[in-house]
Amino acid sequence: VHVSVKSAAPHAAAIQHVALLSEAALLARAGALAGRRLDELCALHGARAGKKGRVGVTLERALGVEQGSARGADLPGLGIEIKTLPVAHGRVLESTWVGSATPSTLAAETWATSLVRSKLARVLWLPVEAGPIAASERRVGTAFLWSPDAQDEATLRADWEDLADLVSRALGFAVSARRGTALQLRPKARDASVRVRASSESGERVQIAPQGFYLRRTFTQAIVDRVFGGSARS
Amino acid sequence: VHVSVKSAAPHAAAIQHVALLSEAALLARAGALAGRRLDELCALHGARAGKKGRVGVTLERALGVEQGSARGADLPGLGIEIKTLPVAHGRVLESTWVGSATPSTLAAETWATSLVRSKLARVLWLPVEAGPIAASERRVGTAFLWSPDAQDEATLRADWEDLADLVSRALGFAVSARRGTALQLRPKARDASVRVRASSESGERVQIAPQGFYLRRTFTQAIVDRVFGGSARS
DNA sequence: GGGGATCCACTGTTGGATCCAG
DNA sequence: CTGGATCCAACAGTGGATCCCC
Repeated sequence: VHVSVKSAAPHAAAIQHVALLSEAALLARAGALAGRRLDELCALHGARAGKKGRVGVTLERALGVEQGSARGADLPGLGIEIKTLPVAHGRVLESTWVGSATPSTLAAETWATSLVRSKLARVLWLPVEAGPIAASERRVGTAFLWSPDAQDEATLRADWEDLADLVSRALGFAVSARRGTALQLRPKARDASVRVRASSESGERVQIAPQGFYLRRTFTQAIVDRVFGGSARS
Repeated sequence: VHVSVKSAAPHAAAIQHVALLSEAALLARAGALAGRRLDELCALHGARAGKKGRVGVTLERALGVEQGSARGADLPGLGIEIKTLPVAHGRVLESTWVGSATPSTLAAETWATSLVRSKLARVLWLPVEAGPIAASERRVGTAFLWSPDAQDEATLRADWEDLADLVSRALGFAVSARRGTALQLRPKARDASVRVRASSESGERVQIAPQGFYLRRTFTQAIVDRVFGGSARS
């Protein structure tokens, strides 16, 4: 056999992919990123700097996770979702993307079978410095694994059932981001003019603006506060 | 009002789009291309040279047709499909792409409502020099409008009904390009490893190699022979 | 000679998020 | 301070066909 050169990406030799890794090993790897700057990690793993979502992609690469392969959790064998969390002085600055909300998909789901539930069942949170700091200089914080407790789960479920019901009936256009305690519905597209085709309850084809589920800032803030005891932490 | 600079593509000022054009006017435009070389047309209309499908795209631009907008015919208002035909000394060299053949779509179609029928109902054929000539030096031939006669239609229908039946039952994988008199089924993908998801008759999800409908070379050869009386013509 | 494989550009969708006006 | 808007890259799909080995 011979080894093809094109598949030997710079980082591939250094990082073993984690599909078969244990939860503890993943957490250990994530812990090793604490204190590192994003530009260091870009350089180490051949990732490009960029705006917005590049941070998440860079950290996934740094953990050795293959991109874009799986539907559902980032780590198919493990059921763990990886999420960055922009934090400044212990304060979460932004809401967190969970997944898209399309009528046809939601009409076929229940909370128990939902993508939102399976994604949030176990999350590796990766705090990252945010705010007025230049993107390249931002440092990674202390990663932690989280699962919703009974109360979290009840809140998420209630929000999801309410929102999913409306979206599945193609009524999402009428829902503002004010709805929902922990989970909210927000636009998700290149710009406000984007429309996708969907079918309403009655089977008519309609054009809708794509929406997605987000976790409210206050919800993830509470998670951080519980883990770090409210102490300032970047 | 003001005019945005970015929408003023080089060719836009010179070529009026043909959505509202009559059939006669379209044919006149196409006739004006006869004898022109592809590199001339690329230069005139800001099209890039390239391989395979670039010829078709270039000629559509030269006719003022918007790309990729419509499902069905190239000219929504007119119901005319534009096809190039690679010809050398009166001989058609290649089969002609018609459209993709996917189980879900075909299961919902009859011959009367099929995309294949509507695309072939009226075609503007654009003969283009082919063979050992360098792509840039190839010249456009004499365009002509065509519709299937009763015999053509019967043959196409019989082939389509046979092939569409098999494909709609997710049995296309077992069909070779040898099947069909005028219409045949061939692979259509970046390479032989590509698979798409589909549902079989019984509702199971299966992975299939994408296939498409093609007109056999002999079928288009017969069309050319009828139009040009068998005389050599490029 | 033709059946199976492949090529290219463009566009739409998805998964990753942050930006910013009011 | 947050709801609505937007940013980016990668990937899949589509529409246009020709390449090339058996």
